[in-house]
Amino acid sequence: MKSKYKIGEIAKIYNISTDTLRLYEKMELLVPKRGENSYRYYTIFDVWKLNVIKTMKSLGVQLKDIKKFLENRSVEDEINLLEDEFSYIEEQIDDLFYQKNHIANRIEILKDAQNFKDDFKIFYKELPARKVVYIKTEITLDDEVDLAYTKLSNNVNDKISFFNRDFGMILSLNKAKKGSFSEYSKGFLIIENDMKYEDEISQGNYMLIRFRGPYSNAKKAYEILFKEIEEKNLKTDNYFIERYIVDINLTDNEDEYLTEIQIRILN
Amino acid sequence: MKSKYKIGEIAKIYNISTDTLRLYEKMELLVPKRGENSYRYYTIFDVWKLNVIKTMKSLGVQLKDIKKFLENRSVEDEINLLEDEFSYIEEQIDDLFYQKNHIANRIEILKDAQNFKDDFKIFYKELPARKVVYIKTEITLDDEVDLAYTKLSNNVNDKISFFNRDFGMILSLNKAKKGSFSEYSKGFLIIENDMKYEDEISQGNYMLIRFRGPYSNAKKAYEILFKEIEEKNLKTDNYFIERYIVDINLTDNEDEYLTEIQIRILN
DNA sequence: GACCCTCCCCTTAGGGGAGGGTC
DNA sequence: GACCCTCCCCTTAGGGGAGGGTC
Repeated sequence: MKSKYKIGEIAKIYNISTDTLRLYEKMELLVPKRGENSYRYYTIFDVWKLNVIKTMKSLGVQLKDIKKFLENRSVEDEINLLEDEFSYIEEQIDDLFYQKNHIANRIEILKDAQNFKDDFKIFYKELPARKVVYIKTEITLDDEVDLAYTKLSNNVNDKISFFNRDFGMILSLNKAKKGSFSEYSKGFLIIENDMKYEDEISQGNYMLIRFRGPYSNAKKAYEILFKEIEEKNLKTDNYFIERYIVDINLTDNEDEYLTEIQIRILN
Repeated sequence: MKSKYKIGEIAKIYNISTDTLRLYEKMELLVPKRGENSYRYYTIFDVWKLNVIKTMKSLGVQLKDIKKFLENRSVEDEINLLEDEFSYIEEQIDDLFYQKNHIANRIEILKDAQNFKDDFKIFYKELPARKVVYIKTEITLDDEVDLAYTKLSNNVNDKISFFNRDFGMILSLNKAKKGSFSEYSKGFLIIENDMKYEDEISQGNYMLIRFRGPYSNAKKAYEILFKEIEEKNLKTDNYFIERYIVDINLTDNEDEYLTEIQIRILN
């Protein structure tokens, strides 16, 4: 029987590095005996300890906490540790599911945007009610939009980020008629079902148009919309909704920007 | 409109520290303009960038990779990033479920052990077949058991750790009769359904005994078992199975050790 | 007085050498 | 020649402070 093992042997069995073992010694987590040649010799007791260390590490416990734990172990302590770990893991799982959903949504939206072809082409669509929160401050300059958005999303939920955001602005019909497209009335953020919301954007039959490229293209889009409204003599809500599907948060290439304008048809 | 924001203002809006912003500047992730007073002044463009940074960080991307990413963003890149992130999250979720199950099992076993009262009391139980892998080497000394176990579990699966292990030894009836309790024939590890296994320990009607305290108590346990076998004239398998429910891997207190001996009854 | 600046040191869990001795 | 030893420096994403200037 071998009663002592050299550092390299232990390292091989446990599939860890000799550096790691030297670190554990330095931290007084696992201090082997030394030979006359100053080699480290590990006994079976050290091996047992290493089992514990390895497992606790896999549970995400920090080395200094492992050290404390090793100093006086009992079944009681073990159960407490495992129960803490259990709730921690459950939280992590919840978090990850949340993220997973959002990423999936975001991928869908982006692929949609990528495949979009019908620039400046009007289409009609039945849209469901959408729960929103508003940006409180009156926003008058494009530059302020994003900062306001950020302020808002910090208030609502830490997890909202630009990747999963669905952010837009509301523009009064009168202002749009006057051509003042950057004079917005309200910014909003479409939110999840399970979150607190302030208002709903009405369900209904919408007229929509999408365009690629910089926001300056909005002028052309609104002209097309106004023409359609006039020609077909449509009754509409008195405000437009702009959605920034692809914007500066997503790409450096202005040509990839994708903006959508919606207005509800009443007749 | 404010076209520039001081470091403290940005920090407040984004709920990050000014140190973090200074670090981002140092790493050339986000380099604000400077005033004559050498104050950092952030523009709305910096704010947009910070949105991206914050989101990518929440996805676990490293700062240096964020920097690369920011240098040339496109919808394409974004989709790739998100898809990578998606698979990564799925892996993590699988992992966590695996761990969660094991921890739950382990807690159950430990609580059971804690509540155990019937020291040295024989009981009978129908046990199902258990899938096992064997420790290859002939083990003759207690000290070697754990090292052999470790070698084994490294071979089988990285995730097996002492917390979720169910480890035991097989002791031939003849050797036990002679009182040589530390001369084992085989070590084994009970494994999950979804893993490769070498053998099954038979399903059947078992006689069991459990005892607390150091392994030296095994002598007494075997005496009780042999007495029962003789008195009731039982036909048994020709080997005992020892399970180390609580051992040195779990507690520093030998009095908390809990060992179980099983033998299958054939008549 | 609150805010900003520039150093500078510290943290986790090792990894990667250099330079030299041991089996 | 493979293995072991002791330094020593490096990594991530900041946090905490000292000492001094600015709004």
